[in-house]
Amino acid sequence: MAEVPEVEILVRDLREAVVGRAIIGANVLRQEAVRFPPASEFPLLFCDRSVAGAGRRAKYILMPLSGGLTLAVHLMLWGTLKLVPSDQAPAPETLIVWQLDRGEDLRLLDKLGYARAAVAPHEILAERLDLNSLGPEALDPSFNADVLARQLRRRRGALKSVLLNQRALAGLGNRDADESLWLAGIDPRRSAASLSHDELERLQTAIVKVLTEGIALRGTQRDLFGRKGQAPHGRYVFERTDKPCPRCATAIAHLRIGGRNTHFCPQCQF
DNA sequence: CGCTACCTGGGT
DNA sequence: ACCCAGGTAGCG
Repeated sequence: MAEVPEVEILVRDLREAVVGRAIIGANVLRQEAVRFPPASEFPLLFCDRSVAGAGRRAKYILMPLSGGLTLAVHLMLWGTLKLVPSDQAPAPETLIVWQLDRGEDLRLLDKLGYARAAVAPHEILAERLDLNSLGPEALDPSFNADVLARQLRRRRGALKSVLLNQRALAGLGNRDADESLWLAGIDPRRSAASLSHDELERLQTAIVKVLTEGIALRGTQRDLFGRKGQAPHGRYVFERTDKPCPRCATAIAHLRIGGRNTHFCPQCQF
């Protein structure tokens, strides 16, 4: 559920509605949702803090707080953030609640329970989450075919798997990888190091287009305020197995690459 | 690298 | 009654 467009929408909503506000307290409903510090110490770190900013690195949501700490949230597969009135009873899948000023809560929810939060001084956070090992951001203005070439050239393995590796390139999830490869007309089973210059150009353009359009449509999920995004769940190939390819009408194929569902057109991706 | 575990709701 | 999931860490 949560790929980069969905995460980015939440970050933008946080900037609009949460940044600058005071945190009155935090309540951990599910201890395992706190990566660090120990869940018992977690709420104390939010005393007398306010939210100073909101950003994203790969699929991590990063919220600097006043006083030098940074809160990191990872939504994993099905996590989400919601801004709701504090008097609203928490849904059963609520993991963590941050009580804000003006009678509102920021809540981390996840029916699967995989989503995680962590808070620490920024340097320690970066170290423990290994943020400095992440690859270049696909949505950074400096991302281009040369950057992509450098990241793919030295890695072994299937192109699809390398594109999902956030240390190679930060920004693609399973859906967006499949859609990007279809747009570029490249077979996901190809070796990552084998792309020609022209293919690298096409793939880089496709990645930026897929992510940018996903964001323009506000993702596939509900935003911070509960409004549904307009991006289609399956656009070109994702979860469209046996349906016609939008380009050549051949039946979309499905297989597993690196343990992940992969959808592609066997006719026009090579 | 390839595999498993994590864990619950929704789809088949 | 089964599966299975758009992510990641951790294992061999």
